[in-house]
Amino acid sequence: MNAITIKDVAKAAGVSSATASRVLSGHPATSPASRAKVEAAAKELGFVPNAQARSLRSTKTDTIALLISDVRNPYFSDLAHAVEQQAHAEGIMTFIGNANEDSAQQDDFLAAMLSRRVDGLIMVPQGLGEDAERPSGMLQRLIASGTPVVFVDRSLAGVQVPSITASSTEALNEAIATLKHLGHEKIAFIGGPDHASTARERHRAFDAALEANGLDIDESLHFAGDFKAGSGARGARWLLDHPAAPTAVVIADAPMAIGALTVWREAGVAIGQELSVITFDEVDAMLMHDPPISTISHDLSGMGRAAVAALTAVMAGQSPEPEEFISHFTQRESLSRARTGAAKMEGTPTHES
Amino acid sequence: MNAITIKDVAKAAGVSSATASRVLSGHPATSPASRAKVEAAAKELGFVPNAQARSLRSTKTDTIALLISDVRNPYFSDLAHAVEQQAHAEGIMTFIGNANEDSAQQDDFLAAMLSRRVDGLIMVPQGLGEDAERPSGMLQRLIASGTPVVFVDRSLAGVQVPSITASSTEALNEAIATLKHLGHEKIAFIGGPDHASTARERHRAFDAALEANGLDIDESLHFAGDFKAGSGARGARWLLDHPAAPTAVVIADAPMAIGALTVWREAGVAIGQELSVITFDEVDAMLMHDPPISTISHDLSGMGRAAVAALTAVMAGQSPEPEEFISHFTQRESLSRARTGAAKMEGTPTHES
DNA sequence: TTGTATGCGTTATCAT
DNA sequence: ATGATAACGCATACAA
Repeated sequence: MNAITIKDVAKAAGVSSATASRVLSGHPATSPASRAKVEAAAKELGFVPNAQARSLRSTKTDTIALLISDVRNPYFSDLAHAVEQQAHAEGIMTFIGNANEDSAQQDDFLAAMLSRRVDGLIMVPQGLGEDAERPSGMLQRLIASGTPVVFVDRSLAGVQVPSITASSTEALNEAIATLKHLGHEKIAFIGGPDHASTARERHRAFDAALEANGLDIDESLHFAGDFKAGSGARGARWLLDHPAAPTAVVIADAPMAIGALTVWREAGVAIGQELSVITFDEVDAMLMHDPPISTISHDLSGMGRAAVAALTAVMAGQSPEPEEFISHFTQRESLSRARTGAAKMEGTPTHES
Repeated sequence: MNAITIKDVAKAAGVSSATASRVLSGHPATSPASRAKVEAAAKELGFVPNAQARSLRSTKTDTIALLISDVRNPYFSDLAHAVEQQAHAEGIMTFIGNANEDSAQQDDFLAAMLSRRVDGLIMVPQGLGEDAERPSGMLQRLIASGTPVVFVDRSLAGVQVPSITASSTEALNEAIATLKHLGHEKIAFIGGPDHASTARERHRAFDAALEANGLDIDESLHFAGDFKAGSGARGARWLLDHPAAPTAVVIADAPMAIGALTVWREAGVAIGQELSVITFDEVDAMLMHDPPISTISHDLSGMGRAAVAALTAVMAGQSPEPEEFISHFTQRESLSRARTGAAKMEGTPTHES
């Protein structure tokens, strides 16, 4: 075990532990002479300061925690990467935790973080199962404890925490306008789970975009998924069986889109011809698909940077304004003109399940 | 800030801090009476033990760190998920760190971990840039310090650390045999960066499989990528321009495959007809592709579990044997009979770049 | 069973 | 500029 303490270094350097500490932690009041001796000794012995003891005394850890809801979702791993890179640039360590879309695991991580006295926390918040907007007791305590917290991607209605979120309104308006222009009127929506504020926001923005474009809102064209591939596959089958035979679909995240596109491939649906597809999250796989899928993308690295900036502001005692990023719509060949003409009135059965 | 210490709890409960400590850390020698009082007081005050101080005293943190080389690679995020779930089941917290395929960032994380006295570390090791197999000084110190370490996925030749790795030999033998059976003789390989032991292992196993199946080893059919999508795209273009016009290709990971398949789609290459494709890593996107791509997959959750098991063994003072997982080949419609006949002797130009 | 006292490794305070 | 010493929050050896 590593038993080399600052005392060992001090002894080897022939100075007091106080002087050694000052040298090693960059305190100005040190003579070049002792600085040289201490540094040499520390290097010689391979001294590594004990962060536990250090932060026990100085109540600073230079560490933040990042809690995401699903490591395996590329959306969040991109976000994690962005946060981690920005924090790294500012000399801050990031611990990444995975809530696994489970509020119990979220609480475990929060407890561990609180107990480990990280300087701050960036998290994708999660309400309790049924009561989507109510923060868990653990989360309440975390906030009450005064630990700097920033929400990213999602927010919790009643909770006063600076949040970095994304608005899909503009992008969806553009997307729906494009679809309408191509003659689509029956547009399905495969959405996320209600407990995620992003899922609700996307759903709301979708309805608003329909309305803004003079299309009817038809809740029977909405499928409630859970942001994971399996539910996307279920949504795809649901769409194929749908009596209204929608000609276009918007999918609320990439894993669901991949699940859905797999089902449609198996069913022989010609994407872009028979069915126009738009998905949230611009992942590489969407460009690999033939035809490439139109996407609504977020500025993940911007959001990551903003989250770190907001957190450092909170740590400095300020109250940063919530920030909202605008999503971006990119049209690709997965869209084409809807089949039109009189036949539509009969309800052309185009898809077989 | 959270200033509630065990003393506050003790005072509120009307006992000494020692008794409070015993109750809160589950020590047997406590009376039901004081247990009740202390627990009530702790809950009342919202007491959260300071892990820093606790582990400063007890030198145990119930925390391990997991260092992966790229959070955004689904292979590693799946692995992270597996490790994290297994550790969670054993009551151990996992901190995930991202080396970003950069040995300097790896060192930063190692230093932070060492200094923070985690109980153990599971890592995907990375040699220094040029000298792939030489561990960095930081890594050497980490190991020398006695901190329990386990390598997963990759290993470092000279370094004596228990490693959980995967063997592609069997899967590649099967894959190459299948290709040969379909008439393929010019099989290209888009490999990973030499600094990753997995990249070297896959390359070796590929060559061995060719040999075992009586095919020539032709190094000009090997393209050196870096496990990222961009290099896969470059590899795809390289293949299209290759004078030997290979009829099949094996790609060493999913991101490169996605990059490559995107280029081939743009170039109008009929996958499965003109070019047979096999890739490492069975990610959902490969099943979405039309036709679905044949894969060589690893038992990531098995490897994750094994890594945690090996680490707990090391922490218990044992020396677990290295473990090697067998990869699995799954044939899908991305393979078909090679174009045969006399025309081949002319070097049929099938691809245009 | 409980309380008192000490130490974990470091930094901050106060002298010098 | 440096050294002696207290203090951070907790767990434990020892005494009661």
